[in-house]
Amino acid sequence: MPTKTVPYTAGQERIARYAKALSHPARVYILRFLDKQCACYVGNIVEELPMAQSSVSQHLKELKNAGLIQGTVEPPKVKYCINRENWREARAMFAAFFEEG
Amino acid sequence: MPTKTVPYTAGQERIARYAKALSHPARVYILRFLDKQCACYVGNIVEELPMAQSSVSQHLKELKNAGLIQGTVEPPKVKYCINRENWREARAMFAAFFEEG
DNA sequence: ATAGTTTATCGTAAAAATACGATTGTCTTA
DNA sequence: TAAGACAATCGTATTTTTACGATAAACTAT
Repeated sequence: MPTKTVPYTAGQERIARYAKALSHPARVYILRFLDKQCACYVGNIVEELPMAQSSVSQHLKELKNAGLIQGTVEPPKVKYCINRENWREARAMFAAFFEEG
Repeated sequence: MPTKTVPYTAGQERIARYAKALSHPARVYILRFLDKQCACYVGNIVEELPMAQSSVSQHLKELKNAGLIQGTVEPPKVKYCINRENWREARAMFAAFFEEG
């Protein structure tokens, strides 16, 4: 009698969520860029990427929703940086996922 | 004069690819399951997951395409296991990604 | 007030992901 | 040869993702 009711663990849902945030090259690029620069304005990111400003904005939104970045308004600009707390958590989760045998 | 022609690095494309494989809880579950069991048949996985056999097969295909698992036919079954070489590469890439400042 | 700068959001179109049932192909066993 | 077991594939429907241009919102500077 198969279970078939198994939902996933909270940890599995969480790592899938972080993985989804990293599942597009543009978002990997943005995270890497922010990690290097420590922080920067949206315009700097738009300059780097081969896509429209609105598309970049959408990617930033997803990264923010995943908890990996955070933005602060500095009129008339917005500065983004890595959310270090969740960054550490993501690192730990991926490390644990690949380590455990 | 913004570049705008920047494609992503091979490493960025690669990590995005691995992340995409991990971006669904069912696939995280499958990988974790295979990592624990060392190897098992498709039927064992289907038993565990709350979805149709055809859907599980689809997820297995994606994991295989991403290079994270491999299957061997043992009539009338198919046994899957982690592709350790790429598993190690993925671990290294995620570790490097989150480590570098 | 007006004009300019910066970024988010809206509306939309096209593509990809997800899930299902049904079918097919392969191999065993009766 | 026929029947059964297993897993992949097909066809399809629904949802989500991705991208764009246009517009709106927030603030500065003139």
